[in-house]
Amino acid sequence: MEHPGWEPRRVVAVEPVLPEGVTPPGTRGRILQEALALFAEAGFAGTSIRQIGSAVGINSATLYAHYPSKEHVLAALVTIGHEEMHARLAEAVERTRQDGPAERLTALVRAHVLIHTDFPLLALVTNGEIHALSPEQAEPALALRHACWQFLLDVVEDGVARGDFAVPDVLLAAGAISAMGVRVPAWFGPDQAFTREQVARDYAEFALRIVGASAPPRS
Amino acid sequence: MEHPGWEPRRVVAVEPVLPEGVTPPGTRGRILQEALALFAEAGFAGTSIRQIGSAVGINSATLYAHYPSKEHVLAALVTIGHEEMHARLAEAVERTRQDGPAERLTALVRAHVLIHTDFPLLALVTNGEIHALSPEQAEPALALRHACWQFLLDVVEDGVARGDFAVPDVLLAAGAISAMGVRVPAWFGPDQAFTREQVARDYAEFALRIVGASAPPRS
DNA sequence: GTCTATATTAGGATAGAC
DNA sequence: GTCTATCCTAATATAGAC
Repeated sequence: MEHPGWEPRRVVAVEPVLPEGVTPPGTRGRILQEALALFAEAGFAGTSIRQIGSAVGINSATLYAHYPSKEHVLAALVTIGHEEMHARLAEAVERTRQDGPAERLTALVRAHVLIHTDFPLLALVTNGEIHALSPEQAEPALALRHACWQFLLDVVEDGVARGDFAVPDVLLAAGAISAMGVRVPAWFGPDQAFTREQVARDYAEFALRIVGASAPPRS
Repeated sequence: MEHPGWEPRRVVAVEPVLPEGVTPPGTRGRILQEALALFAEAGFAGTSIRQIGSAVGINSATLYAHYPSKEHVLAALVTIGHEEMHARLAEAVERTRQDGPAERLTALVRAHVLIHTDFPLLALVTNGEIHALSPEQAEPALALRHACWQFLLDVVEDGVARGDFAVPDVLLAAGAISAMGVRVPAWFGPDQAFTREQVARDYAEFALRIVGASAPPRS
């Protein structure tokens, strides 16, 4: 019961893309990029400092001139991922502040899906390897994560309060909507038939259907 | 944009439950149970053979009297997980073979959700750590996985062909439905407000809404 | 089946030269 | 900033006694 185009690798995407503007210049940035690709494929614990160095083209010891430990490399990636996610969702919330629940939910789900299509490796590492961080290193990211979850919850709750949405349970509905986007990196990639726009449009439609705000024609 | 009750651990559940009847007796079974708990928490690469032995209460060397390698322990778990998943879904498919698409989809989603509520650790390891296996070790499980995916695809396609379902895209709809269940172990656990029945019922309803077969009352 | 002891390799991280 | 060399620990796995 897996996803379209699933294959026996952890990720489909290949290019370790990071958001523009936030990647540090020079070797520091290249370390992040190569670590991202390796962490996404084999996990944090399954990746050695020597592998990262060799992928970057430097000696493993040189890495410590840029980051004090392997964990700090992961922490940098997790921070970037959560900040980009929060920034995009906050923008969607802000842009549709005056609109109704259905428009706001659409914008939020679209943003959520698109960050997973645009940065699949980063999303995977951000969500899946944060547990490898110490509580202190993870805490700021967890705060952003909670804020993102609250964005979604607020919209669904408001839609229900206004009578625009009808769900058996708000938390379960929001969890289902979130799950759709979170799983996107497991199957979305260059060798597959869908465009990012298509996925964003259809998943936004599914979200509306989940909350009972879109009734497609019945036969 | 995470799930209800999410916390900074990889899993919420504690008890490393395995399906009845398939767990080998004695030390072999205890090794599987403890390895399951450890793999779920820290991943395959993040768990050492010494940790497993110490959790079981045996010396790490003794483990090799039962399994030839750490990878074989994981392979046993991945096999159990996929076989249980396939068995439950096949039972749901078989039981509703004479029914319409909506009933069949309901039964399938219910079974999919319930296996994730009943064996959250096993589902997590089965889905998330299979990539750590060699292709030969992973192949039988991948075949079962594909069969499970086909169960879902068949129902959705049949529903569309009969005009009972209306979706913008069959693969994206099936992927969304599958994603809901796959994420359940990330938040479902003993310290949370929902029963397994509640989640199964509501997620089956969401699946029907996704395929356009359930239109809730609008205000 | 289980232990102690150990071989062997790999891993994270540091020291110090250039 | 980058290298070579190295320390130290922990990892998988095996040998052989009981």
